Amino acid sequence: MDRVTDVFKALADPTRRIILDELTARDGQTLFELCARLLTQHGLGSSRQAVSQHLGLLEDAGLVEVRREGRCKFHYINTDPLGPIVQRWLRGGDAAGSRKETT
Amino acid sequence: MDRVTDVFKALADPTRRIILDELTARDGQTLFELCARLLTQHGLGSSRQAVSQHLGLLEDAGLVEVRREGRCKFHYINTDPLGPIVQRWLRGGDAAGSRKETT
DNA sequence: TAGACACGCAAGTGTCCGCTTGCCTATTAT
DNA sequence: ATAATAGGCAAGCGGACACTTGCGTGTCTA
Repeated sequence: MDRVTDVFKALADPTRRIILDELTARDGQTLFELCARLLTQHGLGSSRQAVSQHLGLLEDAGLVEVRREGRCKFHYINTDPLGPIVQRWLRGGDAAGSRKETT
Repeated sequence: MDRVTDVFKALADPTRRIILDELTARDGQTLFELCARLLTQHGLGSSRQAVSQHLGLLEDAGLVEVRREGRCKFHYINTDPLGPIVQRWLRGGDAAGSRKETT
């Protein structure tokens, strides 16, 4: 329902932030590739299912997009949702009062 | 502790985001003032203790600062932690646009 | 076709979150 | 002093979250 909540909840987990770091360093990775690089580059021993669920949340939040090709699934970072959510409080003034519903 | 996690977890709750909206519209409110305006301006019937705990988390995250005066406690928004947090994945500092041209 | 490979689904588990409830301290007013 | 005001502390509860476990589906390869 609430996309803003989904974005912040997705970013609230350190593992998911590192996943976004990895996709920033190398976009279009598969699930196994991400698992391997989380272990070798960041010392995270997260299981395949755990990483898969993290990617599902990131996808629901719109921060990761997916391209299927055969039995493989490539993940791409999408930073579009990050822009407006923080500037909500940066330009102090009418950000809260005039808006209808930006919960 | 991880300050970045605290900031995102604080922003992951809709009530806390509305509290920041309220402080953006009118800085330096007390606890009761916030409770009243959450109800009248946003239709939120959160209890005093609930809002107090929200303010505690926002304070731990560094998003709200406090000034005590007698028996009153005034809350001020602090947007300093918001800047570097999101630009972590925005390469080249393109905070606004960045349409996806992934084909 | 058999089997390895990449991934999905769903139930179970331990922990954290948001909120309530009850009682407390400190400051101000009558 | 008494009462009202403004806020704090801590235990408890229902639900959400992160992760595991086990099995199932579709795809490529030998």
